[in-house]
Amino acid sequence: MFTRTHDPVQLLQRKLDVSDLSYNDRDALAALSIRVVPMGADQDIVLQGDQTSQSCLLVQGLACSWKITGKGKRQIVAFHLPGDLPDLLNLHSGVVDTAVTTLTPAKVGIILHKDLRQLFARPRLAEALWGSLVTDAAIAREWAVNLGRREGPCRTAHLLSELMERMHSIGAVEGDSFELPITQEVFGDALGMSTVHVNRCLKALRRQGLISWVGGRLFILDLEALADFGDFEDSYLHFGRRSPPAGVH
Amino acid sequence: MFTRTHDPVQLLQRKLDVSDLSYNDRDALAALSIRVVPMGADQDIVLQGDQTSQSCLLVQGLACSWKITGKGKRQIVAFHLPGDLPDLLNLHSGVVDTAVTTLTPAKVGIILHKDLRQLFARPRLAEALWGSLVTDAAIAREWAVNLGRREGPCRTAHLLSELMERMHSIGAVEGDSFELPITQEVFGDALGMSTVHVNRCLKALRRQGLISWVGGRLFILDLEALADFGDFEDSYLHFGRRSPPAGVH
DNA sequence: CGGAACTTTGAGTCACTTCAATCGGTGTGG
DNA sequence: CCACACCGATTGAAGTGACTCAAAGTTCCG
Repeated sequence: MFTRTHDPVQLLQRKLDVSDLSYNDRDALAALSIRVVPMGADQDIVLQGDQTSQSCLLVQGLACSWKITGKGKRQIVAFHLPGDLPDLLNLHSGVVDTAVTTLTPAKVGIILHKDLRQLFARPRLAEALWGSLVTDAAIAREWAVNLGRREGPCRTAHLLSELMERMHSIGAVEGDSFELPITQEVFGDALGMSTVHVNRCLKALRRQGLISWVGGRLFILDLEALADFGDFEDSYLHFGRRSPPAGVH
Repeated sequence: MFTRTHDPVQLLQRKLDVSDLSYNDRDALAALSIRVVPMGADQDIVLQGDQTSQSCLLVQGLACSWKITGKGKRQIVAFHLPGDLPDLLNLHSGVVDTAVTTLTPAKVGIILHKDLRQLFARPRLAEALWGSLVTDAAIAREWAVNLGRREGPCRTAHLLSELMERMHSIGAVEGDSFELPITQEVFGDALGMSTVHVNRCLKALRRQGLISWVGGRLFILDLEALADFGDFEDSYLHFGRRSPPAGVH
């Protein structure tokens, strides 16, 4: 697995690595102008309705995409990990329809849309960016399945499994645990559940010896059992794409 | 508004029309080899896990994308209308992670991935395809919000409003109604609700004089009240992009 | 040490599900 | 033309999952 890095260019290369970038492609990434900005926790990167001419690369920390209903209920529709491009969707119209907010102190790389568009001239990079968007969409769909058709405890286990898998893929897992310094309220907004119910679902997972979540760190005590209980199956994350030769199935 | 057509090329041009395609771009679309296949209702176009080297354009009829949980519950994650490209996501990896099935008798245009990839050489078309994917992703996210944070009646009204808006945009609305020949069971799979509950939610909307759904045709009796009740706000559909000058509302 | 934020638990209520029965339309074979 | 079967819509009733409200316990941090 990868070592962790906070170098934006390296993160981008990993994100977009379709395994056969040319040197020129890599140079184009390296030449990209990325301004890294440190942010505190709970800071808005973009808000719904904003007009924007730049997108961001999450370099360090956690963030989320969310929308709010007319009745003031928040639904988080995606968690973002270091290396993610949370608002690639805004590249098209420049109008933000999903807000992005940090969940922890973070470092965010700012890339101008006009610079990003340059990359599309390179077929390999265009394909990689396309793939990134496809994965985002696939995650959103699985998220919908989770919200619509799995009940509390199972839904919770599913989301934790997804996070474990994605954390693993960026080398953020140490042993059987990773940092997850978010509140149960935030987690509830992602699961479409009340804080109280989240608490009870986590308790159930704890009692079954699947997880332990203390001090902002999540311990996966039985990965297979958790995935099983959460009805989690990782193919939608498209990690098979990342390293084709190894060949998943 | 558009007149209705069953010509695949015209449908594609509308879908991808970013308002300033060049003649060459249009020619490229027109030259695309599209094999139109008639299908019955409830026929699978692609199934989860399939390996595929083609994508489809829905020419006529309705279709949906869906996934199934380990416990056998189905969640529909998108409805597809004529002119949509339901499995554009498969273009990247060729592995299907969301099944696509017809809901009514339909005509489906088959386009080989290798032909589709040619279009990416044309910046305007590449951008248009990107935009199509972005809209799909935005719909999936709003779908997640609907499932996670709106309760039955409101959620139902929201989905009906979305369908009305999208039907309108393809010219499929006549007066205040459009064809919607699907069962309440199917609708429940989209809303993440049981058939019984769907029935009661629809009853509530009917009682409030918002809709009437008879003979496979949905009548929107009070569009504004329905959108209001369903907390529907159409910006996520990105129609602003489609026809900037004319302006729908 | 004190306060704020977060977690945990209990109790009552509401939304939604499941099970089961009925109703209505439609198509088919006699 | 009628009897029957089938499918989907509708309704009732009982059970369960999840929410809200409320209070107590815990951790974190200045």
